[in-house]
Amino acid sequence: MSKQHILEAAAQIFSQKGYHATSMQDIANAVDLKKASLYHHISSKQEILLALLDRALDMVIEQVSDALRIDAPYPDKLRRAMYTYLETLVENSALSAVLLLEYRSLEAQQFTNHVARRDRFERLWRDLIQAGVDEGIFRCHAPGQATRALLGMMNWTITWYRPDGPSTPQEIADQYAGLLLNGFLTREVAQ
Amino acid sequence: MSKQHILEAAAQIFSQKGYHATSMQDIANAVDLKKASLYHHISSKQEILLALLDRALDMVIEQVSDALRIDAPYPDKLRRAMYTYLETLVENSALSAVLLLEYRSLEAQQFTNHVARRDRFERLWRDLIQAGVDEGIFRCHAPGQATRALLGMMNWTITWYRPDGPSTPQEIADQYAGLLLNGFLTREVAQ
DNA sequence: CTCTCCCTACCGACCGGTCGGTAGGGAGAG
DNA sequence: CTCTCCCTACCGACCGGTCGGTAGGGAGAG
Repeated sequence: MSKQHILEAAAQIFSQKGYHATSMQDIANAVDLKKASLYHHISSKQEILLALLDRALDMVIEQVSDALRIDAPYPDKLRRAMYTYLETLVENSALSAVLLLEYRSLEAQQFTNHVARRDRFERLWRDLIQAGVDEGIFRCHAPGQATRALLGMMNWTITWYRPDGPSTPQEIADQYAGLLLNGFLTREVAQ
Repeated sequence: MSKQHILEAAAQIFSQKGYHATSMQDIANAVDLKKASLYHHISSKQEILLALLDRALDMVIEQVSDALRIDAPYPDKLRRAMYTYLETLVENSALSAVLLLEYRSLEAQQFTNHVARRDRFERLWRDLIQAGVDEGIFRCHAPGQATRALLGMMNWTITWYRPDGPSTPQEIADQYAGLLLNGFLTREVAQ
C-alpha cells in the first residue's frame, strides 16, 4: 500500500461523486484498508485533494508547454497544443475532472494558490494567441476572450467525452481547432 | 416564508459551496428559520436540487427557444441565440451554476430524466447549426461536435464571468459568435 | 545462530461533531 | 374551532480524524 495508490483511488471516486460526497470510508474501501489505516499514509482528506490538484495542474502545464516548444507555424502550433491538452484530459479523465470541477473544495489559502497557478496555465494559451496576432497570422482583438473560449470548449469535454464514443481526441481537437481558426461560416457568406 | 424563498436561498448557497457541501442548516440560516421548519415547505434536500435544476432548464429552454423564433439569416440567428443564452446564464448566475455543475448530485432516476431533458436543449443548438448547413450557409461536417464546442465555451463562462468584469454579455456573445462563424485565422493565411 | 529493538503498516475502538430528517406541540389568524 | 407556519427536542447514521495497540519484519549486536 502506498500513498500513490490511495491518491489514484481517490481521484477516481472524487471524479465520480465529487469531493464532498466522497467519504474517507469510500476511499478506504477502494484500497482495501480500514479507514483508520489511511491516516498512516495521508494526513487528511484535504491533503488528498491538494495533492491531486497539484499533480493535475503540473501534468497539463508540462504537456502543453512541451507541445508549444515545437517550431511550427502558429496555426499548427495551436492545433498541436489543443490536441495535446485534449489527449492529456481524456487519458487522465479522473484527474482532469478533479482539476476542473473540484478545486472549489480547497480551503481558502490553497484555493488562492491554486487559482494563481491555474491562471498561469491559461497564460500559456493567451501568449500563443497573442503571438499569432502580433505576427499577423491571427486576427483577434481580445486574445483573453479567445483563450477563455478555447479553454471552455476544451474543458467542457470532460462532461461528455467517452472513450467508446465515435470521435478520437485527435479528431475532436482537429475539429475544434478548425472551428477556432476558420469558423464555420462559408466563404461566400463571409465576403 | 415560502418555498420560493427557500429555493432561491438554496440556489445561492449551492452555487457557491456545491450541493454536498451545503447543509440544510446553511439554508435555514439563510432564510432565518430553524432547520426543522424547512421541512414544512420542502420534503427533502433532493427535492430542492431537483426543483432548481428543473427551473433552470425550463428557463434556458424557454429563452433560447424564443430567440430561435426570430426570422433572420442563420448567422444572426446564431448570434441572437448565443447572446440570449449567455445573458440568461449571467443574469441567473446562481441557478445557472447549479444547472451546469450540480446535476451530478441528483439521484439516479432523476439524473437520467434530467440528462434526457438537457440533451433536448442541446438539440435546439444542433438543429440550428444543421439547418444552416443544409442551407449552405454553414460548413461543418460534425454539427454535433460544433454544438458541444459552442456549449462548452458558453457554459464555461460560469467559472470566470463577473458582472464587474470588463466585458458585457453582449460583447462576449458577439466575440464568441465571431469566433465560431469566422474563426480567427486571417483571410490571407486561410487561402 | 538468537535476541532485542525499532519500524512500518495496519487495526479496532473511539472521539466530537454534523448530517438529513421526524415527532409532537404551540402560537396566531380567521 | 381549523389551519398554517413555525418551533424544540430528538433520532440514527455518518463524518473526518485520533488513540492505543499489534503483527510482522528487518537490522544490528553478541
